[in-house]
Amino acid sequence: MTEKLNATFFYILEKSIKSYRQMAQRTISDEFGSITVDQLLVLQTMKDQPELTQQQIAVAVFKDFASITRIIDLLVRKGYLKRSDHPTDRRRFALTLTSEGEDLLIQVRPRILKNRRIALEGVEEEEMAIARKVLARIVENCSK
Amino acid sequence: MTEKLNATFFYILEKSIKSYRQMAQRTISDEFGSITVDQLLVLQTMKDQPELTQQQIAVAVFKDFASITRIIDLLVRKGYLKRSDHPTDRRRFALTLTSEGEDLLIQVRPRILKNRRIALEGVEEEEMAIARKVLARIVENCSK
DNA sequence: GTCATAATATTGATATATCAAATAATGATT
DNA sequence: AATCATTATTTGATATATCAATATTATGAC
Repeated sequence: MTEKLNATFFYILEKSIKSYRQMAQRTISDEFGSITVDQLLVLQTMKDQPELTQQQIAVAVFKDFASITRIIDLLVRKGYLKRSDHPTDRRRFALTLTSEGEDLLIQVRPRILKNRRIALEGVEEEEMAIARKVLARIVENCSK
Repeated sequence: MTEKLNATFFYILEKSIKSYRQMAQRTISDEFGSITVDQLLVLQTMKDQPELTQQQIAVAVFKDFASITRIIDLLVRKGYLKRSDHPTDRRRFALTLTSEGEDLLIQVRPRILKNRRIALEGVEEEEMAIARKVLARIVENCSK
């Protein structure tokens, strides 16, 4: 019977993250049009830690190197990021947010905070702490 | 500060499901070669509930209709599923597992159970129950 | 300083996610 | 029976995930 409990646990885990992502994307699209949550996540990370390499960004947002390359391409094409030569390492680019990128993040932020509050409404702090602990343990167990 | 806790919660939620999926896919690929976890999930669902329409399968495994179409295509191409005419509804196909498909599921099952045990090692039943409750609440909150 | 190796990023191929549009068949209405 | 709305599925377009291969630059051993 533990097996069944385990199965339903991973089912609800998948379902919860997908539900959240769908809700988040829907509300963002409604307010801001053609931008994805992943693109915003990468943009925010580049603003917060401008010194990171693309590979470090990938690790930070838990994405693949190749995905980061493509997401950055889209952000440049959309005018939220600017590529220029890197001063000391010619393998890299210097990537800086444009003023449009900065503005976008400022405007989107309240929506993101709201989405998290909506998703966690009615969840007690202690429950959340336990859930966090369980999830962290899963990460640990799966990374060995 | 609640904001920060919320942010890290969704971070660890993303990270845990990705860690689990990566571990699961890696072990499956090592043992069984070119088959994805998603393909196995759909195949198992069709075995367990053969009467379901593709749309009902999509709901059951929490995937898009279009994804189900493409996953089924791959399963047919790989010889695990057989398409034939549906007896009463010509919009649909009758989809049945081949003996290769049946065999595959039987062989894969222990590995799937093992993966779940690995991922949940050291997690107490009560903690898991609370985590499940939190995740279910998130699903509820995001589906309104 | 040269060379092997490592680091950084890109590209290609395939699978999946999502939305919208298209096809085709069914069921209900008149 | 012809029409119309609904249902079931597929297809197209774009974004992301993953793995493998490639290109370019940097660095360390010698």
